[in-house]
Amino acid sequence: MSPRPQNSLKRISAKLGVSMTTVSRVLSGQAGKYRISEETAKAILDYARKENFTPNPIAKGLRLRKTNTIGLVIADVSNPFFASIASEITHTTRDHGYSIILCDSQENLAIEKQSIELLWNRQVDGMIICPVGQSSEHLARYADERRRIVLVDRVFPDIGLPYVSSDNFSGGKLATEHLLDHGHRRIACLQGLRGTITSQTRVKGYEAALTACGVPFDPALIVGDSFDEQGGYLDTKLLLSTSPDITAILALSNLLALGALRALAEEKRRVPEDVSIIAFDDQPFLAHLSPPLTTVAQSARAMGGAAVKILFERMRVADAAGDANKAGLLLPVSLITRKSVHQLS
Amino acid sequence: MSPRPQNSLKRISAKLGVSMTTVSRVLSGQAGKYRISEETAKAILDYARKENFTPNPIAKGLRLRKTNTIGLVIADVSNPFFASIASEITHTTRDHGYSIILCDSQENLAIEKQSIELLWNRQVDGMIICPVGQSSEHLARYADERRRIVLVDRVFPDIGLPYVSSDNFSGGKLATEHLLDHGHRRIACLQGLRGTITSQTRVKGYEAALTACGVPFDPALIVGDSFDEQGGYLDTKLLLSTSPDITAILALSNLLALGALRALAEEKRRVPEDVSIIAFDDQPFLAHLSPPLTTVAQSARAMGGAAVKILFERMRVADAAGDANKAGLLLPVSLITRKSVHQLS
DNA sequence: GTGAAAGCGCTAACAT
DNA sequence: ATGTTAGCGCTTTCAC
Repeated sequence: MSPRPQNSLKRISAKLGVSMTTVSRVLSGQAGKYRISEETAKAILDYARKENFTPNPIAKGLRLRKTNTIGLVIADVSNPFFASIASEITHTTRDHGYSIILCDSQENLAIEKQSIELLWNRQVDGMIICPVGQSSEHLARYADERRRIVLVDRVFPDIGLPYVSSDNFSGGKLATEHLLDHGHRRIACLQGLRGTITSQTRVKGYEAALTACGVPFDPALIVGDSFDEQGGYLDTKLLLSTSPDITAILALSNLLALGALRALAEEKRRVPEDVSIIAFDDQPFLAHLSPPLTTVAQSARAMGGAAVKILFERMRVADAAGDANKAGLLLPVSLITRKSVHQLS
Repeated sequence: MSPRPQNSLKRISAKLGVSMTTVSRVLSGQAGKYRISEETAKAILDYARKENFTPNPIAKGLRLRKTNTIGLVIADVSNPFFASIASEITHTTRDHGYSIILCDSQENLAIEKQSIELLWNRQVDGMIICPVGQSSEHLARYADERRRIVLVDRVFPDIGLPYVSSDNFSGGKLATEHLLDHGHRRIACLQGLRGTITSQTRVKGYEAALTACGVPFDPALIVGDSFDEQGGYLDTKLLLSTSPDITAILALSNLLALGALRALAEEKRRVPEDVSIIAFDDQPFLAHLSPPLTTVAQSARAMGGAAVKILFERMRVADAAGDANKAGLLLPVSLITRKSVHQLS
């Protein structure tokens, strides 16, 4: 009933009249090292090729304690930003001969914890985690494994785990400065999932820009508790009723901006004439919106690529002596100016 | 150096003074079946819980020839449509205790083939494939494995593999009829990656609607060879110069529609007054475009969910007698009317 | 009620 | 230049 009557070293060695060891050696490219005769090697290689044989990675994994898999836990793959990270990670790990076991925590801390346990349990060789980002204790517990884990996007610099993220502080600051430069003073902030580290950092940048400009910081202008479109809609509605004097909105995700747009249209506020908008995470469609949105762009692919690079570097020196210096990387962000910010006279 | 001094049945049995067999039985819930004494069972259970022990799935996989993993090969995870499929598949398989090994073929047939080989080789228990869709021979070779493979989205009904997709023919027909009803006769079609089965099927629906309405079918109106924004832009530019008399465009993906919008704006053609547009694959942002786009919606999540359901059903009866009847499923699509189609007088 | 032993497919000492 | 053997961690037949 087994679909492919699985071949094995044993079967091959029997068929060819050599020992398993020899077959194993030849097939793992160690023919030279063990001076296996040309003809023996060739016979084995030919036969393996003909039969399309590859050693069973499960058995190999058991024996070698190495599975050639990387665990990836992502907060939400259906979010295009995370999907791009995942895509890049999948491609680059593939190039190194590793497969990805994918877990999606659905922005849920409990699932995130379980997933990490599950992946270690499955003996992954390393792990890339894009955490929900509201809590880090469960991650700090893995500081010992630091060489085999890297955090991405929602990172915690102080728990001893290598990480790569965007320079979110600068992002928040850059966007706010842009608004300030255009004469805006009452600037609201749609912060997304409350307590998420990326949001918090961006909000800090927002505050810093305000303070540097001598504009009083009004906590009532910071709202929201999710990153999705509906959240942006609801929070903007609320904002418009409690603080009708706002002239600009900084939306910490593009989905949030979409929701804001919807609420604004419903309330008959024109964009950007009545209220300006800047969104986070540039996406192709943002240039086609009405109006085209000014955004803070960060490179998801660059983040994914960097994470893989760091992980492999660390795995390679896993048993080297010294504690490699803390590998934290913050990728630059950039402001993409389009037509959603109005110059106030 | 090993990060977690891995526990094992052997270690536990030694510690507890019982045999590995007993530990194994208790831990796999077979205590009752083998009449293992309450106290022995409890001791084992308690200890395992305290030590946070779970049997090594690699060893288990080797022994049982079952890895509790499902291989997922997706044409492009960074495409939100596919990302949603992947997301749903990840969640539902997780509920059944399976993990996902993710491969992204990058719309590349060679990588797709390799990935399928790789996954079988890794002893996945089943596989969900969203193929590039331009060729099916390499898939047909797996007809024997039909019970453990299901095709998704870009499917081939005639190669003996179970599948789930959208009713693309109706989608193409529905959209075209809508255009026809609004008085359009010169309707262009941005077909995306040439030869992809979903495209071909939608184009057939387009043709059928045209024919039924007595409108001559003009091959020059069908253009394109990729699903991305740039393709949509280029092809629309081309179209506008070769067939300037078109009044409507049917874009077979939303990225394509975005490109068309850009080209149209550049050529100073107003949407929808000068040319109407209908796009495929509804996404939240399409409602916020200028103008809001009328689209053909298909449910990526429903497709993913259905694929998992079919796969598990088939895996469950894998060794049942009769050949289950061909499991092919076509999910309904729907037209979402917004403001990108103009009524011609 | 419990255990000993074989074996899943592989690699790495340790022979020769 | 090649083979023998043990063992990775687990389940399962067979034995008591």
